[in-house]
Amino acid sequence: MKPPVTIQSIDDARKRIPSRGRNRPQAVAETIKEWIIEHGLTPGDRLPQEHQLIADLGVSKGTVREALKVLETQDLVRTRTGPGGGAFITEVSADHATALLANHFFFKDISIADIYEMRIALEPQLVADLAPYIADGQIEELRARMSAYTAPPASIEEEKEQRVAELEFHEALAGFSENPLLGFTCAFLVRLLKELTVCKKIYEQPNPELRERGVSYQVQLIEALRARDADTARAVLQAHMRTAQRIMLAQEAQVTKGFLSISKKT
Amino acid sequence: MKPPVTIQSIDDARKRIPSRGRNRPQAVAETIKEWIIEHGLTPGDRLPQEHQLIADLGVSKGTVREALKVLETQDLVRTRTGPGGGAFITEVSADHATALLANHFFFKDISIADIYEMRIALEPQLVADLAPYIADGQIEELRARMSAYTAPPASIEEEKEQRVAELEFHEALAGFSENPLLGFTCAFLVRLLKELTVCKKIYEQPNPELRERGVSYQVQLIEALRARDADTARAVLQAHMRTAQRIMLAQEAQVTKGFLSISKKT
DNA sequence: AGATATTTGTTCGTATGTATT
DNA sequence: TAATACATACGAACAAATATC
Repeated sequence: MKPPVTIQSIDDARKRIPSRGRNRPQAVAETIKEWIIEHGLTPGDRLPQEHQLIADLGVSKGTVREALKVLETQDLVRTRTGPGGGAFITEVSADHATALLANHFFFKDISIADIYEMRIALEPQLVADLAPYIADGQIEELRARMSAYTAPPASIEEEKEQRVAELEFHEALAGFSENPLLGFTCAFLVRLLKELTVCKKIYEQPNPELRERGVSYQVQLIEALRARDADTARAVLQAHMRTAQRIMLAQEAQVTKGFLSISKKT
Repeated sequence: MKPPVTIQSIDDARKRIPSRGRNRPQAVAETIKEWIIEHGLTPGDRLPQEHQLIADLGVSKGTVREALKVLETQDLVRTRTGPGGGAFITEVSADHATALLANHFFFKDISIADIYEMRIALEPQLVADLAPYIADGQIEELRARMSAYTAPPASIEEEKEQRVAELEFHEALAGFSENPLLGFTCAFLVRLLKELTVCKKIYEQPNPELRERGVSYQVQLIEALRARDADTARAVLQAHMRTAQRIMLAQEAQVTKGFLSISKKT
């Protein structure tokens, strides 16, 4: 285990912390963050202990705790109790980043059209990139996921489960991308489709066409990936997304029409 | 001003908070968040006061403060002192969401190729959407921004300033989008280009070709937007992005070659 | 402009929970 | 099991900010 970091150039840092005013914890958090960067700390490294931070930064325990809570909320550190415990640098997980980003879009009302415009622009590109280097094991995983919804659903519950499974097919696809930005964005779009209330309502309605066409396209996609054929993969995904967009928009219109009377928007 | 929220069903909430164990502040934060959603609080609404939260939730002041700090870090609330003060719901700003998202990509090394792959897929679509309804005032803003780099730079400093101004042209463009997802993503990509260290090094080198071609494309874009011509706007942006990608990748190769010896990656 | 009341922000002492040895 | 080292939680007192009169 690496030794705890010894903090240098404390005086410079202390000057940046307001003497008694507002937002002291945030300022302390920023200071600690700068140290992390300056010292090139990487995930797994430990920060100085609480009492040491208190002494070095010249702030109280409560303030240090709030500052660490700020960093913890950003998923930059995690703390452990006990001997050898303390705050440890962590790599910000995609899940955490997704949750924080979703907050931003909570009050803006995202439409299904918005999401599909993005998917149409990105997912064909994603699979085209993937085709040349995708591993056989990854293709196998896609096949396995697909098998969860090749048979028609027997109930409303199964209907919903299949929709989610279909979305997770695309989430897995996104996870295979070598472009972190592209992969994250596509996965985020799928997560929005999984969680938006409008979508949840749609998933409660039977929709044989979407399922059948979806399966058909995905069979073609797997075929194209197996053949390492980027152009075909791209074309298949483009058609897939366009079809899904058309059907989802039609269903959105139906659902919102049925619920107009109890719309919460004033 | 709306009256402060009175908290109901406290007992249910209290049960979810661990009695003495770890992560009490997070649990309290989650509880408050659920209240916000359950009561349909919107930006501007006030949360109960600190002392009331302490009483209602049965936790200490420090714990409540840490919980509020968690929400504050997520940009969900902001607090004010004084009479009538307290914690107020806020709309999570794009800036804040951007900063939190950037944390996730900090340890993953994003390449210029990754960014431009996304820009090529998204920005042409963005301007095509924009063309039919963009306001004359917005076109005027673009023109004004462009004027900051129509003349060749006289120094390295001016070189960098012009690069940033050019990127902010695209940031403004993204801000005009009616698709929040598309707008946010494009703006985020531009912000990455502004802040990545590799890019900063590139901007220190003179690059007349990128500037001249950029201005030329942007003149064409403004022309197309003025004519409300979506197809031309899309085509121009596509060419613009492809050219920029080619030049940036070439410069990236040069810069990294020059700095290979002091690369920090082990 | 100044005094006052209200509410958050900061500190410190103390006690408790938890994991390592 | 006991001792130790660390974070976690609580409460009281005080400081700072701001709205109102």
